Amino acid sequence: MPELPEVESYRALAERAVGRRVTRVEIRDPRYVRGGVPPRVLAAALRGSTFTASRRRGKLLVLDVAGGRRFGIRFGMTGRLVVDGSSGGIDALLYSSTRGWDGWDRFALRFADGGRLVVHDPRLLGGVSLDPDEEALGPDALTLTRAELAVALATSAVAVKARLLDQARVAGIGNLIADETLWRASMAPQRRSGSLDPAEVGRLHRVLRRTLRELMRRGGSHTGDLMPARHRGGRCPRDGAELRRATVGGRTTYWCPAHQR
DNA sequence: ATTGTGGCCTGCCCGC
DNA sequence: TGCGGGCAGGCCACAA
Repeated sequence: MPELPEVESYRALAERAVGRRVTRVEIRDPRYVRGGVPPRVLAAALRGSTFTASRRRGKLLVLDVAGGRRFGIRFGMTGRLVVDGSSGGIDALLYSSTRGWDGWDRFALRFADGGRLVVHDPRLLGGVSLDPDEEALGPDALTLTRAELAVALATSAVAVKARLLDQARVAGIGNLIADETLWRASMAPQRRSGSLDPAEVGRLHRVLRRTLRELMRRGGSHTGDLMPARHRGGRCPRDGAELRRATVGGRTTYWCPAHQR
């Protein structure tokens, strides 16, 4: 499912849209337009305009529009970006049907040169928006400094995993990467966020950065070492202990009781 | 303000 | 064979 690595791939893919003029806006499902802006307002803002840049903050993809407006795309869990027929190397998302039925194309832009940008999303968990509130997101996980992580985790009794998933504190971490990172960092997901000492924050920061880069290199958030064992009865790939399963931070969580403390 | 919960949405897989 | 229920999880509205 699209977490930071997938959205970064989509950002690179969306570079292909930069500099091209939009001639048509196809809103296949009005529910896909988020943020309270009427679909026709979004369409009017994009029609005839040209994109000037492709950016990413956390899991939010932003296309800057000449004139100052911004076009946002969130992929939810099953969203895919297709530009000129290419998915940019992301072929099959977990939990997303690999069949590309046209009915799941929720939103599309047609360019003056005939090309198209399509957002394909079977489950409608993503969405597009005009002028998304980027400031509501915390610092991006990929460039997060140790000091920023310390701030994000400090003074809270909430589970450290919940804090990592809170996009307002740190942007870009989803359920799979949170579990993978905590597993690699030998840290129990339900540890109180504010209880981490400076050395633990440093360790978590180092492991998070390394994990993100490694998953990007491997091809996505589902390529982690914990992933194959992340099911009922699964065993820790490191020490063979049976993994625990519980809800932490509102998400299904797997962790190793033997080495995560 | 902070934190937790339910709902959205569909496909898949399990057990009966 | 068909069907119901549980589950997957990003994000938002809403409640406490």
